[in-house]
Amino acid sequence: MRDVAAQARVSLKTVSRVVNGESGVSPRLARRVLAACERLDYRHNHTASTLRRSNRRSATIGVVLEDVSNPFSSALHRAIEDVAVQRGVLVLAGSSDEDEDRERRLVFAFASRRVDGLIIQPSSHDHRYLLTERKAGTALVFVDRPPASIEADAVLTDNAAGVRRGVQHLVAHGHRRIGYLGDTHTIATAGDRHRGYLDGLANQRIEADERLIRLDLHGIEKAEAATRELLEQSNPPSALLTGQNLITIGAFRALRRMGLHQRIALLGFDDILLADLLEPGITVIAQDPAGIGRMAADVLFRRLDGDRSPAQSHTVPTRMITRGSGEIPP
Amino acid sequence: MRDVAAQARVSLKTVSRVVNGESGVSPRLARRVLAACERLDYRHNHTASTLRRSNRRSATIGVVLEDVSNPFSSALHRAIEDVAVQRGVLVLAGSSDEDEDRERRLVFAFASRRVDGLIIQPSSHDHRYLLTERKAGTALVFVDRPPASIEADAVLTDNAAGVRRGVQHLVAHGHRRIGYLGDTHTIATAGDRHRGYLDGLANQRIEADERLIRLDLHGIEKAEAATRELLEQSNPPSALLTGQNLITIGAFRALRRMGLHQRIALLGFDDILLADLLEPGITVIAQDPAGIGRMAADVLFRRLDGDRSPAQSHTVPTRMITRGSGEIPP
DNA sequence: ATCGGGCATGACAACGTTGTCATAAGACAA
DNA sequence: TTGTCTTATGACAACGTTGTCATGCCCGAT
Repeated sequence: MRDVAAQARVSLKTVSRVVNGESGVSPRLARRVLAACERLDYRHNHTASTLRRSNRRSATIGVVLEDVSNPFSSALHRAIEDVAVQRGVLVLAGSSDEDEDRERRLVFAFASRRVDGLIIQPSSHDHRYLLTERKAGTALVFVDRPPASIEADAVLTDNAAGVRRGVQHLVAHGHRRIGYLGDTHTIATAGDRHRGYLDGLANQRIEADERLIRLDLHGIEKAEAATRELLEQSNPPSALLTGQNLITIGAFRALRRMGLHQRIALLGFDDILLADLLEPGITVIAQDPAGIGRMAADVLFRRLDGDRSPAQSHTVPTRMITRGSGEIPP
Repeated sequence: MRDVAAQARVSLKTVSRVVNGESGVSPRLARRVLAACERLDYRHNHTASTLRRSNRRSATIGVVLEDVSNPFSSALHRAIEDVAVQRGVLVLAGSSDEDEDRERRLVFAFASRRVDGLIIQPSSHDHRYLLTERKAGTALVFVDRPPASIEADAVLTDNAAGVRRGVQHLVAHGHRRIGYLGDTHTIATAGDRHRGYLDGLANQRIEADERLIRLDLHGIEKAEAATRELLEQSNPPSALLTGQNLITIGAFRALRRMGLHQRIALLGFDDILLADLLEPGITVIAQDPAGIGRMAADVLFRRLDGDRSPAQSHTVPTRMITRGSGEIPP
């Protein structure tokens, strides 16, 4: 910048005015400055500018996801990016891998880069460590799972309602013995979905049967094995409700291997790519990751724009997509 | 930092020494400083530090992907992140959407944040605009597609070899009439794969038949329609080779709708999630996005560590995964 | 001719750090 | 005691910007 000022024979401040498009510079000088920028390949240093500017904004936000490469998280990421670019804001992204410690390390690394805001898909179970950051002015929004031990904005899928709706759907197709396969119970969403299943049964005046429920199934293999067990017992379920992506895949694989995929109804929570190409197509209760991400970013930027209203939890509805597997009669 | 210094009754410089773990501070003072940091919730400002430090490193890199939410790109992203975290480096990620202009805007935004390096999955066809950044010391690595009009490190899939191998596989299963469905020809990788197909046929002494080739198919729908056309003509192919993810899906969908999925062989380039659950499972030539990302990050950091050797293009091999569809006889 | 007001421009300090160098205090040898 | 060397600490400037305020100029009104 000093070189540009020298080359254009103006002061530093005038260069600053030109590169920031401030008014009050004569066109003649502005042209000279721009020409010098061009000749010297000048690049504005946004970080130095942030340091000095009064609003102190880095125009960068941090996003902590479970895994940037998993379809749900990366859809969130993309939706957040789309809102951010419109404001000229860049996105730092990181994967926590469901690990509290990684989550915290990422947050601290982001904070030391002075991000304006954080969007967190949380893995940890106590978010009080974030109070300091928020006191420092960092906006904070949780996605997919609620914050623990602190009040903060959150954007969540209505898990329980979605699963209740799924139960209702299966019952409407004649099922009374509906098995449930759920993820690790320490994951908040898994708990919500399990509760939705129980409530859904209660709504339909069906008594829950412990023998039809398997929890803490993390990953395809465990789900596949559990499905097999459920179906091999006496008086097996006529329908299965699976509480997560990979569990649905595991269950489908088990059904296929057992030759039961056209006989046992399957309804999965969370959509699966290519689910419509399978035989039968898999009926799912789809979440809306793009909708969640968009709303989370909207809330974040509203906070950055000065919204001081009390923290709020927003809910994004699910959508049932019927493709065949959920409509198999008992 | 000033407050911490005051509270601990030491100079700014001593605080700096303590928070950076420099030697030469008496344990007594160090304790006092740390206590003050704790009490005042001091957070080191990494950006201000970058401005002043002599190495001028931001410990941040920028990654320009086609779309952070597409499976291939996000697998790249994750692999890059894994290498970066080990060095305490954070990743700014953005989506270019196959748009030259967005790519450039992202690069400039990253550059103005003074990233140490850039990893680019390019959409544009002239990368001379990056010369300025590189002259400024930014490391530069291309992934998935080669740089255009400049010399730079690149990490690429061996597309042509992969497709040649695919042709050979189909021929080995008795096919002579092999159709090819390819993506937009302006995409460098699409061109390479098309060339691999032609070379593969030549290797097997099979004459290419224009009527079996459809190019510029972008997206599932176009691929589905083109597949239908190919198969409805007289003397149709007995096998299809598809040059991209979505094209494979489109082709499979067409085959299914026509009831030909158990009769026409299908071999896709690039793996598909759940391909093993379809009937038949889809045989693919799988790329290794994680391997590409890891290598790209390795190359980038080697450059940042001072490697001044000439720019080099690295090749990551493909892997054939046989699942049934590619082994259907004519 | 004088004055007041608006406009273009620049000088200077400051943002939160760290590199450089100076200095004070203590250790040790002569 | 003096002198030299080592170690801990601090003063100060600088990194690349921008906010604040001062200055000088020109214009029109008196």
